[in-house]
Amino acid sequence: MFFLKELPTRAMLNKYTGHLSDNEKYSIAEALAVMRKASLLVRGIDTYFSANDLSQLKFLILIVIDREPDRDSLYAHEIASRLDVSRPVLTRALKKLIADELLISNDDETDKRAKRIALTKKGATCLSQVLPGYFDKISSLMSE
Amino acid sequence: MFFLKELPTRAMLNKYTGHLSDNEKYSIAEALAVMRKASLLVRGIDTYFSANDLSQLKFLILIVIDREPDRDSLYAHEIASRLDVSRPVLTRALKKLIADELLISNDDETDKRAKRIALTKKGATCLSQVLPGYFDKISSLMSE
DNA sequence: TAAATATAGTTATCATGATAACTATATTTA
DNA sequence: TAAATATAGTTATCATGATAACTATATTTA
Repeated sequence: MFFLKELPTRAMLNKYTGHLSDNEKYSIAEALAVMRKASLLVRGIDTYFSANDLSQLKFLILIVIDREPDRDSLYAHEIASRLDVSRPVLTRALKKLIADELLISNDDETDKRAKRIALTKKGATCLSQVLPGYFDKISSLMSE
Repeated sequence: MFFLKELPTRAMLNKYTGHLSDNEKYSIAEALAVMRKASLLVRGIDTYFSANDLSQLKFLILIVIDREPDRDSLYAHEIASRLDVSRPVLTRALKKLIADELLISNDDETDKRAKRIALTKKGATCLSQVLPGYFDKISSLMSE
């Protein structure tokens, strides 16, 4: 992520960005602040999840299946299209979630390549247990 | 980072955060947006750096040394204290930068444990070559 | 309809983040 | 001042991100 603890001052930034417009300077300062803030958020959230034997990615996989209207399973490639991670990373995360029995994978009848991924009862329970704490955690990280 | 392409709608969020105040809901929506934005920024920036045989971390190490007033070297632990990464990660990044001859490491006379890390001429040149593109890149990512 | 191309998913491998446990030296305390 | 503690940095190992190259199946095109 973005690891600089102390963001450059306005003066420092000016030294490096003399060639840019005020608008661009402003948006760069904002970008640095956004990256720094997000880094701290992501860290805090990952700490929360790892205490629950999850990760942000695993959680997002569960959420994406859960929030899909009118269906209770998604194809792996549909999950992939909703999340911005590479396919191998998704394959690995799904494997772990299946091994942990939070998800179940079923072959599709019409397309033999595809896999239907669904929440198990345990997965749904896990998600609902972890959700309130997730939002509380974010909320408390934001108010720091 | 944060990989959800489509952030939850207000309604969706409401479904999951019934127990929270409007203020908290708002800050959660903001947190998700910040994490998503930062993820895209960091990706774009990393792409820029890897085309230049650098990384965001390596770049920040160079910057932190360069921007230090009145000194042209920092101890490794001083770099560590300015950047929010673990020590082993810093050790490894410094090793690579030294191998690439962008940094030089000198033993300290009074404290035999410590290492003084300085930019080489090549390192200073590299930094000044890469800096304008860095800010241009951020600026263009921000306006997307 | 056979050959070419596209799609679904996996395996192998690498890069870069982390923690735990370590060596060596410096500093503090009993 | 010897023993205990703190500090500087490294090594070993793991987790999780990426890309390249792959198998198997489905779809399109010549």
